[in-house]
Amino acid sequence: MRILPNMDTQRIFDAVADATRRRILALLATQGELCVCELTAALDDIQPKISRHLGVLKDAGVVAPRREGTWMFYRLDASLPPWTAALLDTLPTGAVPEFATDLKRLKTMAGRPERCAA
Amino acid sequence: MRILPNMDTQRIFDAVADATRRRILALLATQGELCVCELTAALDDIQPKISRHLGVLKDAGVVAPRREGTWMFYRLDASLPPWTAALLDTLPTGAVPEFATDLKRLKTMAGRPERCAA
DNA sequence: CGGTAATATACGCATCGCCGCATATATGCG
DNA sequence: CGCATATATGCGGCGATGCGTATATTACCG
Repeated sequence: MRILPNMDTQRIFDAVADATRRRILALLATQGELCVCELTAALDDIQPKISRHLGVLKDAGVVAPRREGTWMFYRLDASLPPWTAALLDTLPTGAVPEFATDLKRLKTMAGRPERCAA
Repeated sequence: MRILPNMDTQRIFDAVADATRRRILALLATQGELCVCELTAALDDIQPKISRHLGVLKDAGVVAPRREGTWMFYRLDASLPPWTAALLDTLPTGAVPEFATDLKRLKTMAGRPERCAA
């Protein structure tokens, strides 16, 4: 059987249904690319949890990984349906109450890895 | 304990996490006000299912009911947070694949109730 | 090759949400 | 009051999902 366009839709809404994933997406939408340890610090949560949520987002096609040494950088997937742009834009601007705090923790994080390639 | 603004956020995302509810919201966002039997016909589904989803939306503060005789009309709640507007706009325009079909079934529905008050 | 830092996954558990079916409630009418 | 239409709800079952802890993988470095 074929993959219905429905699937994509459902997966994207499942992705944003979780509060932790919304916080991650709000950061990725504004910061462009972040690694697991940065997100762990920003959300002030444990690493396995962040990693598992990133796995969900990756499987849903919402984010894309990029390896750089030991670090795994994640960014929003470039091939998301057009209508998702509006959704993602709303996250930092009202739909994610913790955004300001998360961003602050990210900025003040110690030992943040430097990117090589973009 | 107080009700965090978080709660509203989560409830709204829970509301749109379900495909059936997205179809309902897409219709309400474009048609303004519909009763249970109209939505049942439009989505081509069984009444208890539609009714329960409307109950969820009502409890979440996403829709508001209005009684008119035997009919219960539902509309989008007027006091939704501002950022939800963008979300609701995206539903008919891409995020709800069944929208065109649902709307067609609504338009061709027989014995559609006439509204008295708006 | 040993060690370390970063990330991913396995496991068990608990909870939650949706569904279908049956039934209850409510309103209007004669 | 009794019936018909419209809507809401109770219930059991079931699959999905999130969590914490512990452990496995992967890459770099000396």
